[in-house]
Amino acid sequence: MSTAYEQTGRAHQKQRTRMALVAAARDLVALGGRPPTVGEAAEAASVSRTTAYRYFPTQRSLLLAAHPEVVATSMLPADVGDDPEERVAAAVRGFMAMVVDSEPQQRTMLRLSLEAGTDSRQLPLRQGRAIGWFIEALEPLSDHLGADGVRRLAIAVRAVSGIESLVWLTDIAGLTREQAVELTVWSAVALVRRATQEA
Amino acid sequence: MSTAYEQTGRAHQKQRTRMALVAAARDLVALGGRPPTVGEAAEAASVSRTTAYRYFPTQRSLLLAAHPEVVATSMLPADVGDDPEERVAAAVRGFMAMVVDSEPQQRTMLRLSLEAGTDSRQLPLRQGRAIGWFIEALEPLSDHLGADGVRRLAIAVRAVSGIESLVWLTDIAGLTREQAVELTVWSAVALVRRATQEA
DNA sequence: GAGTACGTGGGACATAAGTCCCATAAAGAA
DNA sequence: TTCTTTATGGGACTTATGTCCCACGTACTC
Repeated sequence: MSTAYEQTGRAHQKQRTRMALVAAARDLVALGGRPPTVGEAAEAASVSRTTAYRYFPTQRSLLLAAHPEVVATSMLPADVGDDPEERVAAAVRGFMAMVVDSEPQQRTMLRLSLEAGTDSRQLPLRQGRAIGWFIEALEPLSDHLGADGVRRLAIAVRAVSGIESLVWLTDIAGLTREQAVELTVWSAVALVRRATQEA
Repeated sequence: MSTAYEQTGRAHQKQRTRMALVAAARDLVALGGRPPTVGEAAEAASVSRTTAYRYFPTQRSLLLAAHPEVVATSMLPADVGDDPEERVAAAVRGFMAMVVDSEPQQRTMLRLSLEAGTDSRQLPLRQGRAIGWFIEALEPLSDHLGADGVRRLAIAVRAVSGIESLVWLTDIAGLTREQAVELTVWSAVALVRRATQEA
């Protein structure tokens, strides 16, 4: 049933229209608090609302497409050493800095990922590359823990950081952003320490 | 500006109406995936939609009021010992069991808490008593860490557990619910271990 | 018992998501 | 040029949120 609308005939024109919509939505999201309506994004892209719905069947899908991609391929500074705890601390700090920096968008994405409901089709949402960063930071431990152990630990590290932790630590626990980041780093290091001591 | 609508004159009648609305909303939430519309909740409560909006100015506020209260005052089994790690593991396990048990409601609450936007922060949302449970579990450490240290550690433990972690570990990392709970317990114990070793 | 305050119901209205149908104009082919 | 394909635009329609106004009837008061 689902050849994507853009993948058939007159591809260039459609790609331009799609890009215009995504760019407009991205600008509007970055601009302010409330996510833009489909109509607003369409108007900003000089496209009719009907056409916008042809490309993105839901507001959700449009906002997901408008989510800025993070380009960094590594979170580690160049001069980081071989100490796993130090490397993870740096990676978590970098990751959290990115999260804090784009907090409104991150919150929007988290909200969208929760609106999926349990039933419907779920769009490739929020697949983070954070795990990759943490696996890289944990590379010196791969002999000790093995690939599976490293991956498991990276998952655990990601679970204590990210926008979800930031939201809870600031909104509910009442921490400042700086305190939240520091607590996250402290927790991540604790995980690494336990993993190394057990191996 | 805001004396709650129910706090003036004819209080009993209003309380009954309010309770009927909350009960109806609660039942509908527990029933199935999609949160009920205000109209549905009003109809189920045999009340007009207009009246429903008089009591709860937004769907959000109605759903928040319908959030089932957790009655447990402790997450610790009666025969738990004095070992902090064991106590925290039990508390986290109990907490996560509760979260898994009411996962749809927890997800709805998390989503609602994110819809607040940056402009208007109202409604006391999602104040958890998890911290209290974890503080209780950490009580044997209060000499070592002090009250502030215990609270800080309890916050850290809460940050690695709860619905936010469950959502990420299952939806994104692809873990089963059981794996997610075990990883959470493992992480919580790691935090306790680091805290005790540092004190 | 009469008068008034107030909780409630009904309906209209605005905005937004999402769907559907039909008209239009431009691209590509004959 | 002429014909056909097709991306787009316009507008109607449905459902839901949230607001507003007015009428009705019951509860409380004098």
